[in-house]
Amino acid sequence: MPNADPILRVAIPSPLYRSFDYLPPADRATPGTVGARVLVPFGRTQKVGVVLETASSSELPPERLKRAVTVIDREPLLPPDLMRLGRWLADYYKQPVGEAFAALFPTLLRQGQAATVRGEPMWRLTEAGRRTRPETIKGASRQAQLLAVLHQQPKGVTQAQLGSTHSGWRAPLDALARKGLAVREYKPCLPEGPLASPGPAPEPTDEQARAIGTLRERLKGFNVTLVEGVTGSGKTEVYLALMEKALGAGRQVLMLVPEIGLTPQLIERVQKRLGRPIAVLHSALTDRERLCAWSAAREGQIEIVLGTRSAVFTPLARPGLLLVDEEHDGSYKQQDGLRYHARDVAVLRASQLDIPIVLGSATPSLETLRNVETGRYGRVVLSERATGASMPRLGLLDVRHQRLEAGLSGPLLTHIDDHLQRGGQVLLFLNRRGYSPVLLCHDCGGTAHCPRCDALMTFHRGSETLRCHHCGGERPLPSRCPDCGGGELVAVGQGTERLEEALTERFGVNTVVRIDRDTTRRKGALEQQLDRARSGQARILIGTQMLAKGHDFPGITLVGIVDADSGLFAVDLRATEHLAQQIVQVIGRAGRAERPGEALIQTHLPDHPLLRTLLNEGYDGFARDALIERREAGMPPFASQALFRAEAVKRGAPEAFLEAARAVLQTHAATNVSIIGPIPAPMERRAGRYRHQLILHTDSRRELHETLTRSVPLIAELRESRSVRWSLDVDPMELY
DNA sequence: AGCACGCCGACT
DNA sequence: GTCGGCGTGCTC
Repeated sequence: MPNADPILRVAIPSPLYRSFDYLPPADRATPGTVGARVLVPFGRTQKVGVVLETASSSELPPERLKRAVTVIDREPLLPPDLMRLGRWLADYYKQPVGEAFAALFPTLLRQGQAATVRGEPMWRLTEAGRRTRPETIKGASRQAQLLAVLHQQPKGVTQAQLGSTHSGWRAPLDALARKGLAVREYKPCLPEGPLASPGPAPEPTDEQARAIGTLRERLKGFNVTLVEGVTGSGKTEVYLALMEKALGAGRQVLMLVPEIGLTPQLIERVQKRLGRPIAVLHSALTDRERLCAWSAAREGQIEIVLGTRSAVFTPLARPGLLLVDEEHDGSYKQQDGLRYHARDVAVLRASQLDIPIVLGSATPSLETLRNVETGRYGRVVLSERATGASMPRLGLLDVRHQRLEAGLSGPLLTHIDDHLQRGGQVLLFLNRRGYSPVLLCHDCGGTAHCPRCDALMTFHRGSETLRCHHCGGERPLPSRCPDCGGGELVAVGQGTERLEEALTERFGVNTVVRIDRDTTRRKGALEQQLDRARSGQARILIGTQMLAKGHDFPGITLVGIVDADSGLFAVDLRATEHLAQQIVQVIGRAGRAERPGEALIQTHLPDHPLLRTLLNEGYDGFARDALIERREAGMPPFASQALFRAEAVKRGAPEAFLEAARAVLQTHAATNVSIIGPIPAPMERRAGRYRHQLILHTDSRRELHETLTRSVPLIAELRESRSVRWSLDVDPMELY
């Protein structure tokens, strides 16, 4: 007679590359079902896992199977599409299946809490309670005390807050509730129900109307469309028109934006225009709020989800449309744990859901452009600015033989003068914060090295410190050279701080605003600085990449790229792509209003092909050339790569591990996979750890995956892996 | 990853 | 004499 108990095959978060079999819990009422979470004994602890499948038998002898403690979800928590997605993630990124599934959940669900759209339990006063003065409650001092607490918090106090400061609050509050003075309710954690009717749509330009028309026709079944639109061309308006249509058909929309792009302005615009509540998923949410939004989207209670990278895993009851804004943005790539790329996951999800997906960018990634080239993706172009403003005039400033003042050439300073005099604002882009990247002893030539990294420390003048931008290390500025005692320390090279100093000296204190991580660290500081820029109070804006995207400064007529050269020398494959994107994005800040803009790039290499192409043919020309180059060099997107990284405090350990990994890979490698390394990371020592890497390279994605599928579980079990921290990155974005 | 077991140095 | 260092073995 077959055993009546079905076996639960469970994905458990652990670095082990397999699932685990359990018997259903003793409680027959909840046998467990695919997609439900279960609490199971695991080693000496308990873990929350997801039921992958039910089976009639296990490879393990029955006596070794343990019983699950409880089934947490009566019904599947993960819909079938997310079950498929979890398996795909594990398989594609070669991560343990339990880790892949854990990534699908917000923290509280990972910890085993119930899936609910209810917010935190909290207490507040009733109308009667508000009229009752605490001192009128006689003979119940605790009740009086808590009444006073609630009086001070008219919006209510969460139980968590009470628990930390007023232990034993339960009984007195229950008593107050019985008297009708206080009431327990759930803190609202979703945006309030239907807003006012949808706002008016601005009249689209002809180009926008054509784009919307094309895209609306594609709003059926799976397809991918790139919306390639120059800065200011009104991509967002196109998105909104599409969202409107999908919502009108009763479907939900999921929109991904880069971290920096999730601004209050965008949220407000979406909300006003579509007239419906949206769930916004960003890093500042509490765990509870995340859970709430996740559950509401799963139940179909909310129709628009707007979020950063991890929002791609939000379950949708009635999926209709996915959007990925600024699809080229690096923040879509998770750089630890499950190293997924949210854009790629989004495309996969759309295909699994059989719904359309739109990727938007002014500077699309070469991967996406390649997919357009092969016809896998459709493409819609917005080449005109919706405001009617023209794109800025672009020029190179040859700085060879020029005297530079804090890195600024005479001609650039003259242009700054001109634009200021004509009432324009100026943006200077320098992607290097601090005063100078090098502090040099004039007597012995010594420089300040970070003790924990293979890197020089950056001189920060304002705080009188030397800081390492790689590990965050900091030390006070020495007054004399620690090596030779020399008293003359020279700041070599420019950072934004020095640029600010030079410009302040020339144009006056209130004219200049610097926006980088150092000036915006304080809460609210970024908004304050941006206000100074937008209001026109500051006429010259200095900034790092923080300033390059997302923010609008209508008054800017001149953009100066202070230093394009450092990006031209970088070793990384994608460095030039990033430089081109960065330049184009920064340039897009100029001339958004009626006034024509101008953008000037300072360089010592005015004949560099990248700069010439960018100048003459724009980003499209650059991308076309870059794709030709990549094809000839056999590099991505014409090849597939995977990267093993290893690091350890002990020198030699990472290399030894990767050598062992290489041996495993070699015995299992498919024919067309080449293995490069182990080689030291470009910066071998960082934050006190030595780092090596091993690269797999091939034309055949399929063979890469076969090789990895066979090898990775074995590599994870190598003895050498114990003495290092290692990770595998499939489709790495950068080699570091 | 956790967690426990197990065998060698500086401390109340 | 013990507390605790991290090597190594295991997780249905």
